[in-house]
Amino acid sequence: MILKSQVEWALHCCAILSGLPEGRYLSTKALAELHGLPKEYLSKALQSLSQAGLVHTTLGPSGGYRLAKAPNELTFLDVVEAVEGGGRTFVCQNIRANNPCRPKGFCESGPCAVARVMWEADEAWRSALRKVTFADLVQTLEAEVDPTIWSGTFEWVLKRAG
Amino acid sequence: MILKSQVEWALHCCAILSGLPEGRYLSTKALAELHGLPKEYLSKALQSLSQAGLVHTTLGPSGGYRLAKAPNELTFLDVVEAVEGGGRTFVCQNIRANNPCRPKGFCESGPCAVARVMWEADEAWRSALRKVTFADLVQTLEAEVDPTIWSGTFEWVLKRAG
DNA sequence: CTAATTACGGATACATGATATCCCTATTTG
DNA sequence: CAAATAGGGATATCATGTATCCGTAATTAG
Repeated sequence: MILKSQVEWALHCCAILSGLPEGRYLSTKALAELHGLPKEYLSKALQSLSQAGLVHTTLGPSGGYRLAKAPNELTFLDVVEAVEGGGRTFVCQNIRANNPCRPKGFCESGPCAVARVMWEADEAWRSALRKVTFADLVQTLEAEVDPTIWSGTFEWVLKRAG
Repeated sequence: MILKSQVEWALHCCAILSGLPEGRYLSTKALAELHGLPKEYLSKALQSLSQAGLVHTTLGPSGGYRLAKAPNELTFLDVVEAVEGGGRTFVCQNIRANNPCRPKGFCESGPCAVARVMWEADEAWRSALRKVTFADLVQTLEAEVDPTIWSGTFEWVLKRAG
């Protein structure tokens, strides 16, 4: 059970977009080049963000993406679910219903106890991701990324942002 | 990102084995029939449990599986990791290293901040699964499963347990 | 107005992993 | 000895993730 690599891509792209000045846009091409990713395929991940309403887009030259909310309003969970989907990691096939000891047509009162435990774990996972915003991430990065690379990257981005 | 169905199977099988009297064994055939599952394929899941040391096996007629530990020592996490593997759901490809603004041969000081957040969420998930034992599960089931079905199932199982 | 650039979506191909089945072997029980 | 069992290898099938290509509509720069 491994998350799509698109999740990683989307997270890093949102980190970059979080540092973008108000009203400016960064293209798929720039984001792909910055992260060394296939442009066409990265585009799919960004489209997922767009469909989820997490980013805003414009067309034409100087077009691209910007965040739709402030970085402190955007959580890791938002991005992960936009790309990966909001479904649960544990799918209950209700195999208890196959128990030959059951009377025919017996109907369960509620969800299976096994599934409930698994779903609680899922919720713990989601809860952890919901607690971290991109404002938090930027703060962390600013503190630990080499200052030269940090400012160099920003320069690189701004040169390409429409 | 969805867990294998084998995880669900293994969890339900361990639930049954948790109710098995000391020293008795239940075969793949019985477990498959009880849950309406393909015997040969379920066998693979049970083999994973065996390789992880969670269950003990014997061969021959009246052979099969029993838990290797007491139910209150066996956690959901044990079973999930035995079947699904203990790896992380988020794999860091370290795409930050592709940043063209980096000096050549630059070496990161530590793991990526994005990955650390994702790994913390993974740990929250694991932690939630580690907190629940099969003694807990049996207690829940005993309280909420229809008493007729509950005892009927036990009878069914004991009739087949070697 | 024209040409270039962009997001977006559809179609397709490929690789990988999950699902499932079959068969053979060694071991144990009756 | 005969039957039943776990275990493991080989194989087939299907779903999904990964990746590329192309066409369309919209927007901007010149």
